[in-house]
Amino acid sequence: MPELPEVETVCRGLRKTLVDRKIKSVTLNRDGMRVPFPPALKKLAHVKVKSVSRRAKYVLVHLGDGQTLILHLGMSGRLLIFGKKDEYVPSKHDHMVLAFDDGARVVLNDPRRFGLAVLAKTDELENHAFFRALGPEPLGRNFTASSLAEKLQGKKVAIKLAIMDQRVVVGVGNIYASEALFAAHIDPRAAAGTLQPAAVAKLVAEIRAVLKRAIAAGGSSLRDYVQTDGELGYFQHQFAVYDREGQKCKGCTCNIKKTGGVKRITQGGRSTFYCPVRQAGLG
DNA sequence: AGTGTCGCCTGAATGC
DNA sequence: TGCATTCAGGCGACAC
Repeated sequence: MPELPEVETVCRGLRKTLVDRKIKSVTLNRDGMRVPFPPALKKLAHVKVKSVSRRAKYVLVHLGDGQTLILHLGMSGRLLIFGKKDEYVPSKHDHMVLAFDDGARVVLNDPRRFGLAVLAKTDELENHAFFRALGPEPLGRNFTASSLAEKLQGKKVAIKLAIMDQRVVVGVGNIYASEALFAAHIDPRAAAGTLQPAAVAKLVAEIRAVLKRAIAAGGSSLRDYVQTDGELGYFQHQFAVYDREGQKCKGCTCNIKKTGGVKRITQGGRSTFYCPVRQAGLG
């Protein structure tokens, strides 16, 4: 399940492999994913990759012809990078294969097909429907305590849902929302507008911290893999509350039999994990 | 506008 | 064993 750290890790892998390489061919194995593949994808032969960047959870491959290839991994997508020495064995759900002049390949594999691959003009990206309304990058300068407080002001929606709203801040998915709220000792059910300034500041710091730690974990696993995919790296072993219903939270000193351990609730149709002691003031 | 719910899609896990 | 059901989740669409 790619969230921002996984997408960032994938971008770094792509950058290392593809910058200044020329596309040799584009193979499409179906009509599209969440949206149809644009016919222009097939006309990218001989186009050079200028740079690779990331906005929210979108991978942006900037091309020499003034276009940008926009990729999204949805929930189950992976970008597999095969170096020139790696053998590519096609597998189920390989929807798009980019072959490069040096023999490298990039494969977009996505069983659930919630991801996408489209093209846009590079100089019009800012106004593209995907990006127009996006909030600040959580690791960027514009994501601050005061800017977040302003966005949360008057909101009745639960803080967990608010930080997953891409208009508020991008890149915080279900896993890291729970993890950041735990680290900040904030009740995920709290109305967003009721957070005190100190709590908002703490939340900003913890969102940054948990994402950075996850990127570092992904980065460390990247070194060992010729094939880069969107896996969580080793960070999944560091979860404090996510997917730990009934277990101790990280650093717990409670009597689990008394507290019941990490609680799981549903918010917006999705699982939220939190510690009833440290995040809801019980016990 | 703000808020809440649903569906897209497949595969793993679970239930009977 | 096998079939049905549930769940996972980013994000857009839709209803109120």
